[in-house]
Amino acid sequence: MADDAQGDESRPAVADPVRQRNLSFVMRRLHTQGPLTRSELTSASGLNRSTMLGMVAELQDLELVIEDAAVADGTAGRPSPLVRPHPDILALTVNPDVAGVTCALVGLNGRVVARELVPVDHKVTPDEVGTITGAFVASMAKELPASTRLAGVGIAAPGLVDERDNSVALAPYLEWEDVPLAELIEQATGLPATMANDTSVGVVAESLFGIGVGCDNLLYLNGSTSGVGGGVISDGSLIRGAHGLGTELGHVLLNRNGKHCVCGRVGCLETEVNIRRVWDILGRRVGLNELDHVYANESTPELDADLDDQADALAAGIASLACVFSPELVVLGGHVGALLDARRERIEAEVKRQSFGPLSTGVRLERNHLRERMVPIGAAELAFARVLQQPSFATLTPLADVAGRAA
Amino acid sequence: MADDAQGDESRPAVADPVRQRNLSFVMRRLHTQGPLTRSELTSASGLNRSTMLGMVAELQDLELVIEDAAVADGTAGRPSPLVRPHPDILALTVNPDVAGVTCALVGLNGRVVARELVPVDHKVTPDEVGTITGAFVASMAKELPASTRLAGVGIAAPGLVDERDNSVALAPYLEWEDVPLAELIEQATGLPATMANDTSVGVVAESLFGIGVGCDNLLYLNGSTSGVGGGVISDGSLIRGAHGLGTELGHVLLNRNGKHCVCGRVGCLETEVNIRRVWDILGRRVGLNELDHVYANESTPELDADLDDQADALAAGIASLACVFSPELVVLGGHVGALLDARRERIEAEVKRQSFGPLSTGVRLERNHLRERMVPIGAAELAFARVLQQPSFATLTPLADVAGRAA
DNA sequence: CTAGGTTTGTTGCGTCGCCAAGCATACCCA
DNA sequence: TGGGTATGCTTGGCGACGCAACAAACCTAG
Repeated sequence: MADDAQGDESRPAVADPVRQRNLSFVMRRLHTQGPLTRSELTSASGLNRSTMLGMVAELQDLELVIEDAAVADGTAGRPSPLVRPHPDILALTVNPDVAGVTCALVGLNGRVVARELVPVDHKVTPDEVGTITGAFVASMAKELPASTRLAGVGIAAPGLVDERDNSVALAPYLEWEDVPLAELIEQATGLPATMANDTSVGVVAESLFGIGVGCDNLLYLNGSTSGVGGGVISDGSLIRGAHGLGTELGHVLLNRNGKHCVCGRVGCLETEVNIRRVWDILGRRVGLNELDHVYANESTPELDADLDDQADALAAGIASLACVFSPELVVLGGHVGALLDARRERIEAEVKRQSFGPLSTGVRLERNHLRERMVPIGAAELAFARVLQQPSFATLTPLADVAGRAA
Repeated sequence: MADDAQGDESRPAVADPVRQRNLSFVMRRLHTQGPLTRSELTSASGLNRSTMLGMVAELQDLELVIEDAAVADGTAGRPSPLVRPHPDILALTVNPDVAGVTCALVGLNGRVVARELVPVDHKVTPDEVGTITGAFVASMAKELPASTRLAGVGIAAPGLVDERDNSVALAPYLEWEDVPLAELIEQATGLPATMANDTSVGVVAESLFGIGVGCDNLLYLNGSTSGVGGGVISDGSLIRGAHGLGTELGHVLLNRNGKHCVCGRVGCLETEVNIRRVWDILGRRVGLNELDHVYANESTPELDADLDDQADALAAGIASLACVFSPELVVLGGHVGALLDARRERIEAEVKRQSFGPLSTGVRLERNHLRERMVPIGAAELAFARVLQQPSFATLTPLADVAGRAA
């Protein structure tokens, strides 16, 4: 965009033009907070009424928002028309995982329009992901209105994602290595595709639309069959790390003299907080949906002791991570979330005991709120980024065109 | 500034006016990169030549920069005048610590004009800090030209700093608690004072002017007599944590079954990487300046074994932190820096061995470059923030005025 | 030493985006 | 039904930037 050689300091305004900035403000606000009156947008932005008039008109022309007739709300003064994100704008999201491929269509403001998990009984291949995605789009094109337009594709992958070229660097549980999945999906759909780690997009979703709303510093830990992952929102934005490789919070150290971890190291958090150990004790695999029920109703000395151990290990991990980030809020998902509900007092007490001074004494622990909508909503964020950042230059593709191409 | 109720999304341009943004770009560029020609500024900013002409003129009127006559540099074309940050603009920095109080005057572009450590043989009190600062300013006023102007005071404190009210929440080694030091210094000098943790400002300095130049993701670990501290630059900016309390990297967990730490917890990094253990083995206190010499020249089985242990512990800590941040660069200072030079191969091998996949295999380890200039330069950044962010509204106070008031 | 090429400084003008002011409109309440 | 109030809408002005044209200062080549 700019011919700026070194991309360090905040760019001058010309590379990030004033108008786009302000249109972006309006779109973001509508996206995160839902329908707002023009008057609310005006006071939130600090801009002049007349300026907001022009901006909303421009966004209407772009078919990015719709303005409803003003409705009296009981207060004095002329009512202000309600501006809402255009309901026809959707993002396609794709999330391959060990259980299969989840595709979804997500609207602005975190609205999940459709969501479908296609189970796959083997390690899914990239080509199969493309086929499943195409079929999903085709079936959706029949159900949804012809006015539906897609902003792009957001792909969430369970593994290390290289954000420079939108490829999967390494996804051990899919047995993928250096897979240019975004490119494949782009060719199949004709839409721009962006990829990120599944947990990373999840934490973004939770911070925008879930329990993390209004919280600028939060830590997320997710327990899945494949281990413990996580992500961090610091000062309102996601920690990406050096190569956009993201974070691997499941592999922080708990014990240098501990057990061997699948990652080849020793004493990682995920070796001590592990759903497989629970399965071994129970003698059966328990899905995440049943887990709350099991933790609440089944009790054997062995299970109780193990959950106590896992709770202590989790607390130790949280306390250690709190030294590094000092979050206001720690969000727990997957089996770690279930563990929180089963052992909340123990975990809270232990985190408090192991806190470093004021850093983590006040930390709140919560389960994630979005549950199965978390990853689709987060992945959609990737696709919406263009529309939200440069509304005037967003290119939206009719769903029918995408379906036609995929067929 | 703005009447914006919720301070989330990026503000609209009016709250961050275009002109200030661009003037800020120029000032920041000159600050971090030193003198530049107007033509270089033009192409770096992407702005028009005529615009840059006007901006540099405005900054000259504000006496924030000076423009030297153009000098031919051997290339074709009309030579461009050299723009440099005004040498008369200085920041006053104050850094109380166990050894005493260090005051300094620092110019833009990381130039340390004067630096003085006043030793104090007891725990220094806030009032003493004020007195020492006043005396320093008075003596400087005699030495420096009358044209010298101060941008403000930057205070670096060894402990938890509450950035909301610029007070020291807790500084165990000074035995301070809830000390409004910035307010005290403001009253003594009449200058605006800002405070932050000493290690936090240090890592900012190192990332702007030291080994971290050009690196957006770096981790800093500093070993001092009082323990191990650290800071993180992620995506180019400092991780501040929930209440601006900063990070306590010395207290990440190495071993849940390890030794007790002074912080009341167990198995922290700083219990296993500790200069006091070296002193015990040597039978004497060794200052940081001598440490390199000692590590290079003294060798007993006991010392060698202990340094090996400390190297391994440090490597484990780095590998664990790398899972959380995936830094490109890890910078080591204080006794941890000396340890790096003494055991570089061992540490690098161990970090590599304990790396999680691609996350930390490529990580570089380096000693800090700025050494004793690190904290003053970083603290000055706090004072320069106003000048760099809103150049037109910066208020600079003649040094003589400050000295007069302090007297 | 001079002419042509190149890069940058400088000036004047046009455009874009915002704000302020004033009037119009639509609500509430008495 | 009229006053109070908040917002919509329109017009005019201003600040900041880009563009284009010309001037100035350097280099190189002959």
